[in-house]
Amino acid sequence: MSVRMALLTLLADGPRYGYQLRAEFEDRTGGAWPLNVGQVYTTLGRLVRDGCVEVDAAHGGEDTRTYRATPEGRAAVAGWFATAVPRSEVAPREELVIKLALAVAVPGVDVRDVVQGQRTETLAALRVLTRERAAVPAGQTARLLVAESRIFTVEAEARWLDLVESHLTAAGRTSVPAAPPDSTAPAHTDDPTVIRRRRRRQS
Amino acid sequence: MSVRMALLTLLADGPRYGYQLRAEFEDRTGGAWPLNVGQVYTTLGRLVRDGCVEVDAAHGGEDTRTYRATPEGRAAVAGWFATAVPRSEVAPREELVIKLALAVAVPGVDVRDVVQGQRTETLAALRVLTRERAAVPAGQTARLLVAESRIFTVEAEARWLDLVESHLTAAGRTSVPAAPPDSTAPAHTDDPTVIRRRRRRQS
DNA sequence: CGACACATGTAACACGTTACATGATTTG
DNA sequence: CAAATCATGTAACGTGTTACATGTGTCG
Repeated sequence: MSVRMALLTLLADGPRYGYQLRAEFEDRTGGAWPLNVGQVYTTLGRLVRDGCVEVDAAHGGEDTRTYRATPEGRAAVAGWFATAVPRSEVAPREELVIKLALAVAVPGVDVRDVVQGQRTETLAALRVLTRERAAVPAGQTARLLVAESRIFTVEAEARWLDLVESHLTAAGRTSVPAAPPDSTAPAHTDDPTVIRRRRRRQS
Repeated sequence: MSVRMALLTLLADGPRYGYQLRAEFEDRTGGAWPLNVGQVYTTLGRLVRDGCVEVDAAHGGEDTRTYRATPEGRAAVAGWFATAVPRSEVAPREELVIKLALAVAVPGVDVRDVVQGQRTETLAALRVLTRERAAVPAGQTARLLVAESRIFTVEAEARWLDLVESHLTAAGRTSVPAAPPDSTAPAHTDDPTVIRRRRRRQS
């Protein structure tokens, strides 16, 4: 949804062609998100199909096609900016959260090790991002916002990792020795959360 | 990647069948991520194709197929937990960040309005999430971690929104009146960031 | 001339989501 | 019996990614 609406936003500002859309998207967001050209054209195709964008092939010669937003497209942009990004919905499937949720829930994983390794990566990223933000030229608001957003996110991740670790010490659990690494063993037959397998059908 | 590795993690712990995988994934992550059954089977198909999982059809009767992790699959799980989620890579394409980066970069968008609307949504979500965390039963560590992760993320978003607004006041800009809403106007021909369109091919 | 950037796409794949099809079993 | 649940999938679609194909313009 993001790329689609971003391209449509640019087209609502004025007609553009494919390559230009990529360049402008990257430039206006500070080069934070490199955009593949192929995706521009596939996205444009869907926007045209959905009636949000029109093509004007004659305008730029035989080898450049100019795209412009339709009234429907401009309405979609206005609606996009007028509507907040929903946050009360289902949690996004963040790989790190799933990873740690599983790490504490299945045996044989050294949760403390996982947290330690991730913290190293996260703090390193934080240093890089802080340097990058300092290097943003004055006046480039969009670029600054993107940089600061990432810093806030990664900072929050670091503090969350601390909290995860505190939960581990509180529970006194660092690693479950786990059952023998026999993958043929039945899966948690003593666990009440497991669904009862239904009886075999008799022939 | 998340669902794939999550299912593989469960299968590395012991053989399971499709429906059971969904139930266990949802249960062990506290029901935060409802998982579609269809996705379980398509993901299992890819895991089998990639040699990470084997099928044992005979074990459960004609109508249940048991899946088990191969040694390669178990190695993949170990590698997954041993490797941190990369954070120094490209920024994830967060819809809200793209939205605000574009809002400050294209004319005709009332950035303050967008920030205000989003803050309302974000703070409302924060209240809901705080209540949800308080309702997590003691001992359910995985569920607690997921809840707290979301709280930290949304908190960071709220603080970022404040920062965005402070940038706006600092620049003294609240809304660019924007050019007339004439979508046929050439796009930013006076803007140095725009790529020069190359000359028309002669016949 | 050759390399590179501009400019247009298409194709193939991964992942996620929703909906549908097909049965068997359990339960009210 | 009828409905819900268990259990297996397939099909179609949206979005994103990478790679490929094709041709023009510019510049050293």
